[in-house]
Formats: sequence, C-alpha cells, structure tokens
Amino acid sequence: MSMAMSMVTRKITTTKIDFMNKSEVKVIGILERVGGFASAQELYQLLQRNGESIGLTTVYRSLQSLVSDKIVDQLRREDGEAIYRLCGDSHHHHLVCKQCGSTVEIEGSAIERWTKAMAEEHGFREVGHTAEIFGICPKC
Amino acid sequence: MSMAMSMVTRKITTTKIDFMNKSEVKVIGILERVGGFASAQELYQLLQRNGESIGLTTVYRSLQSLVSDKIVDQLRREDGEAIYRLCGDSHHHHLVCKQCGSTVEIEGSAIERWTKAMAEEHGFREVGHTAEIFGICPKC
DNA sequence: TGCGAAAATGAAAATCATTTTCATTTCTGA
DNA sequence: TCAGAAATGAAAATGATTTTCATTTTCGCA
Repeated sequence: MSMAMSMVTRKITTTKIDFMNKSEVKVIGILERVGGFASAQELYQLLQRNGESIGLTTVYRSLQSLVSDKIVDQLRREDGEAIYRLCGDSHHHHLVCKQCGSTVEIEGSAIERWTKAMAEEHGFREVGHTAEIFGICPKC
Repeated sequence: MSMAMSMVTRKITTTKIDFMNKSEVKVIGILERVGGFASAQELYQLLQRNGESIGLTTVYRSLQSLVSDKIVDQLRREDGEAIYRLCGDSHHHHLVCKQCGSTVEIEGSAIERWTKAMAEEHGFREVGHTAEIFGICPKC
C-alpha cells in the first residue's frame, strides 16, 4: 500500500483534509506508516529517507497544527522529548510506561465527572482537561 | 518553622539521610517548603532567594540522585520541563484560567483512585499522574 | 594531627529539542 | 496576470539539561 493511497483514503473519510496543506499531509502519511508514537526528529528522518522534500521546521509546524486540530496526539517521553501519533476520535487518556514507552488508551469517565464537578464548584466555564498516568508496565 | 528544623525532623525520621550530602539536604528542604511539584530551575531560584549557596549544576545533580534513590518523584510538564516533588507528598491539582492565568488548587482524591484503579487493571507499577483543568474563571 | 585519595562543587562550555526570524517561494483569488 | 497571503526552510536563538574540568571539601587512616 503506498502512502499516496492512504492519503487518498484519508481524504475521503475526513473533512479536516480540506484545511491541510501538503506538508501536513506528508506528516500524516508518515504517522500512518509508523502506526504509533514517534518524535518530530524521527518523523523528519523517516521523511528524508522516503525521499520527501520537507524541512525540520516544517515538520514541527505541521505537528503543532495537527495537534491543535486534534488530529494528532502529543505526549512526552520520559526524557522530555515530545512524541506524536494519529489519534483516535474518541476522547481518551493514556497509561504510559516510563521504561519502554508503550501506551494503553484508558477510559476516563471518572475524570470527566471530576472536571465537571471541580469546574462547577469554582464557577469555571468552558473547561477542558489533561490527564495522563505514568508507570512501569507489566513487561518491564 | 525554619527549614533547618524540618531538616532535623527528617534526619531523625529517615535512614536515607545518611547517604545524603549537604546539597541534597538543601534540595529536600526546599521541596518540603514547596509542598508539591517544582522544576529544577524554580528550585534553584527559590534556594537563591533563601540565601542558600548552591549552584544550578548541583541542584540538577542532587535531584538526579534523589530520583534514583526514590526519594523524589520526577514527571514532565506539558512543555517537557522536568518537575520534581518529594515522594509520598499528597499532591493537589490546578484549575487554571485560560484567560487571566489565575489558578486554584483543587482536591483530587477521585484522580488518585482513578490512577490506582487504572494502573491495577493494566498491571502497571510505580505510577504517578498529571492532571490539570483549564477553563475560564468567574471573573473573566 | 596531618596527608592523600575520593567525593562534591560550580562556572563555563556543550548538547539537543524546539522555536523564532526572515528572506524566498508558492499559492490563490480577483 | 498580478498582488497579497500563506508556506517553506536555513540559520540563528532559546532554554533546559548535561558534561567538562579545575578547585575545594570531606574523610579515612597512619
């Protein structure tokens, strides 16, 4: 399966594509190939090896844009480097292994309720939240 | 209560103290005052303001050492900066206004339980978590 | 008590991911 | 076709963290 093909697939299954430029499409393409988390630097290297013409700056910019459009998830490795992956559409949280970096998507309805309760108690509006759990997975 | 006093308290209530040098004791002292998470840079500033003579390099080294001795917890802010706190501190979370930046400390026992439950369900050990709520405060 | 090895210290330089700047190129719509 | 807007990327800047290395302090022991 070519990357071009997967891009076409995405094109007809999302509406977001209309707001994406070439670079963002390239980044999505490589993220699809990777099929998990990768850092900006890694994605840049992979794109280079694939013969894509794209600068590191543009990779960073595209990722930022995709993250703020909720198309890509961003979290942090233990060394602080940001890692990215295509996100599923449902809102979820992550259980991340500090050792090997493997992640499990977890359910967070308790968090949603906590957020609402706390926001209400303090009169906050338009609330969102972040929540991640870090630990050491069974394998490690 | 002076910091010196709290250090003495710690001295007689832990065994780890025997393996600590002066700098590590200073760092622990300031972490006790902070009572929650702080970055290395922040801790360094606080120590300076307290008139302690300690270099930034040493703050980093002490923190590394304390982390590897399991005396201090390390996690990452969303921007990738490392933050530290004394292990076993009961910690709190923040309700942050997107507009004016004001923050309210909130209780998070629901989160603690959620963390434990999720970790257990997936067999994770040594878990920590981050959780913040963002919204617009009553004033804004 | 004094000596020498080992540990601790911190200033400065190095590292490395990420962001900013800015000049150039590409796109777009009238 | 043309002007303004958006995109691009090389190079410089930034900022946290680590490394280097020369100096100081601590500590065991003769």
